[in-house]
Amino acid sequence: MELPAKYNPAETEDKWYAWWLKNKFFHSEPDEREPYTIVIPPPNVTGILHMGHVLNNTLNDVLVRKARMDGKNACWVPGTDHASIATESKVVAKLKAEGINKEDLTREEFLKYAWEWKEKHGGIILNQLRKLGASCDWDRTKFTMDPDLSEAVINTFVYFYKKGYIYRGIRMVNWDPVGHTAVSDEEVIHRDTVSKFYHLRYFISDGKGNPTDKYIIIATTRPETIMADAAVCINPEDERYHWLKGKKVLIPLIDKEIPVIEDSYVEMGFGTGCLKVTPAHDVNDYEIGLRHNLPVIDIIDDHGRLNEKAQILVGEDRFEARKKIEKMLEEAGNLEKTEDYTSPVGYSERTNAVIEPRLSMQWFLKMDALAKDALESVESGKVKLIPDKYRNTYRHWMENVRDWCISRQLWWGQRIPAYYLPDGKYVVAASPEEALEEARKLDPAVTADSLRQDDDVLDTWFSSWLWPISVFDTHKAGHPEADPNRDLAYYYPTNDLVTGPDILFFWVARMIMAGNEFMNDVPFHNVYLTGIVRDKLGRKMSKTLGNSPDPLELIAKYGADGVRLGMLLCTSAGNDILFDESQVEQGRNFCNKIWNAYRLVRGWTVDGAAKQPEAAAVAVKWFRNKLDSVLATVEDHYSKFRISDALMCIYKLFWDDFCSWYLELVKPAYGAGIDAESYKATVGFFDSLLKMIHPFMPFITEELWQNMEQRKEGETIMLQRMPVAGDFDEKFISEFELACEAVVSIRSIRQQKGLSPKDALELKFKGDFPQDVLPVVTKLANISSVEKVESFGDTAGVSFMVRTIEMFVPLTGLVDTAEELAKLEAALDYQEKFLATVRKKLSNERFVANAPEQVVAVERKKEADSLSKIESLKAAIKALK
RNA sequence: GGGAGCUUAGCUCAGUUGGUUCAGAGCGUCUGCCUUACAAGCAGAGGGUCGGGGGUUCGACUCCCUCAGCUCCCACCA
Repeated sequence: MELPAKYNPAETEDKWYAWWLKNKFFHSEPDEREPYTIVIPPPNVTGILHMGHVLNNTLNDVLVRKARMDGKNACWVPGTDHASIATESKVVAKLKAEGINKEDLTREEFLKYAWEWKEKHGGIILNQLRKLGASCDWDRTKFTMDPDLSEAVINTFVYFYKKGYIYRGIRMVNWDPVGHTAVSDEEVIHRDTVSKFYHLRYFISDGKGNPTDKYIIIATTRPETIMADAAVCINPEDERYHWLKGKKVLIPLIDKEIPVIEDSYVEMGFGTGCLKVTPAHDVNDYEIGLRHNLPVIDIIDDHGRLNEKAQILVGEDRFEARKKIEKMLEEAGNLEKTEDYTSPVGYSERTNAVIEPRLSMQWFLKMDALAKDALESVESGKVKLIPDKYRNTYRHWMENVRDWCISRQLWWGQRIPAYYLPDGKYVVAASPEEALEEARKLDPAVTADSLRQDDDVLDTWFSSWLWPISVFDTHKAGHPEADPNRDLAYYYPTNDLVTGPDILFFWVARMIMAGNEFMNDVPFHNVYLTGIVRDKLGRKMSKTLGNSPDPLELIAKYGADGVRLGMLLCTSAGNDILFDESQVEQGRNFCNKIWNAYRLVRGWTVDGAAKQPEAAAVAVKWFRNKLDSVLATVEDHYSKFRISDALMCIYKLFWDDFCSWYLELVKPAYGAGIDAESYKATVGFFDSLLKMIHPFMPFITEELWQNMEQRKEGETIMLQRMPVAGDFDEKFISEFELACEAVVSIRSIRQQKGLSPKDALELKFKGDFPQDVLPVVTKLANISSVEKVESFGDTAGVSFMVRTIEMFVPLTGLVDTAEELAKLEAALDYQEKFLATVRKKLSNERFVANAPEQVVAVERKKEADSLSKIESLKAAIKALK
């Protein structure tokens, strides 16, 4: 069957993926082999594939396929994350579009909708990963809200509660008024934001609640919160305001009297030196309030609107209220001035809403002990971060970590297993039954009906931090004393984790904590932190910019192998990836190159009688050595997670070495058959190359490998052993490359002189050109005769140097003597200057005395080579003249 | 405000302990080719005073200082 000139990925990819699945090649069960384990960073269950996933999962797949071919029992566990806040807000939005308000639903009704949404959209992303070629063990697919995984989360909560690590309390938390929930410190992104600094006049009270004509000026960015002011604060050292001590001032508009207090927290140099203290709506003010026993007046509700305690502007959104109150203050004569001001403002990572600092009752997990161990795991090298620079960031975070707010005012997620008695006391237990039992110890009158479970759910990361454990054994999390089951004992700790640096703390650090706590061992040994995929202008990919290509469209256009290659070509750990479609084009082109090389070899007919030509024999010997050399280099790159370097080595080996040099050398003359020996070697090389390429481009390699010969039933390239580097002869490789350099020089002369490659040339040389590689030159440079000579005589021609060997191509009628002379003289000039610098170095006594022997020897060799070149050049110039 | 990192060819990046012709790779560019696997290709060529300045050293892309620009992380100055 004739193969088309262009590779068509669409036809082959689905076919092979289905076949791999059917044969369960991705499935792993514990056995006597060494395991190699990766757990997927679980994408949001209702998410769709974006370029970041492509990068991440391609890298994962390369690692896992490589390990599989190295003979390890490779297991890549896939799954999805319930992503409480992200999913819940999507469901809320969808319901709203249908005219349904979440507030009007019961918890059960809402969850029914949420599960419907999950069933409909969940798993889309996993199907998309299949298109990419991801070799996940789909039989092990997990979801963070699977019943058993949820159970593990609940048990973990109970475990830490009993250990005294989990507590409940009123704290200032980061409130997301759009998501209607508290979020953790890590979910708040601070961005410099331009706002206004309002300078407000607070009039001094006459003591009876009436304004005097004296006032002070207070600078604030949040005038809408003045109604919640509990005091005005000055620095006790600030002489400008000593007269204020003990006085009271009136809040503008509502004329409420509040005291002037003193606290060294206030910076005299900042603003006006007067601070309005609003304990309910600012973390620092809350602290001051505690110190001075100030009342907490909360005037903002869950939605970020002013409530009735504000007295004015009730029901207005905080930002609307800000605009309106500015006008009101101005009209009332309380606005001194406004000025532009840039300050960091916290935004919710999920909803992008401006975070409102708010007091509320939340659950927290103590972090100090957990963080200490997790820091040690990285500092000791048990967990390696790649690239290493993240160690600093990690340390800094671990040393400054605050307690983790783990409760969320949401419904989608694992509900907190705390149960309240009618009197407000509570118990923590894994099930309502156990809770009732516990509760009865406190109050025997309690019934199942009077026991009320906490309404909040747990932070998503409180389930995903168990991922490397719970995907194998859901019992172990929360029960560190239990024996691990067979799978967990075999696969844990996993080997490598590939993920983005943005979730180093959210997820990676916390997995290390959970691993240490429940397994007494780290969850993985290497964390490869990818960069963030950006467009080629360096901008983040976003829907609004429209610069985020749809991976599936790319796959449809270029093939999954092409997309994978395009992504990997520009990937170095820790650096952001500037993605451009042209890279995918390069990937597709490489597929095509492989395809066509295969077409060439497949089209050959073996001539059993043919003797192996010298050039072919040299080529086979060279490529055997070259292959081993590159294999060694590639292995080294893999060991350092230099995936794109490994790929580039293989890319060049295939394209440049194999196609451009090797195949051209063994290629038989048109119409002739190839000798059996060269053919066998070539097919063997092709086989090795396909295996080397397979982790990067699984589809085309399987296609060609299957096509190469009749395979046994169920035989696949993905389970073949990766070739292992053997010894190689560096000297011979170098000699072969010398021949290649000669070929390039002669081709260049041809181009300059406008000679066709079809016209054979003669070649003469002086010196020691290795004889065994001469056939390379004669075949690829189309040389009719080679002659070693003492002198080139006086025939017209072009002379050139290949390393230290002088070569000459006789050319009658085509040589411009003056031009050649000029070239030679320029070369001579360069060489003489080069010699001068080398000699200057060598004549420096301190260099000769201090530099290592080898370095000096190299300089002497340079000197000798240079001298010989100069001599040759001079001779050539003389001959021309 | 604190910390980390980056700056090498037109673009994206390698350059591992200072010393092999170490100034590299891929892509792009230019020139010539539809050469019997591949124009999604073949062959050849050009291109950088390694961000600026200073220092250490026999020797600096590499180590130190400084300046400039960029990026990221952390952070409660209203």
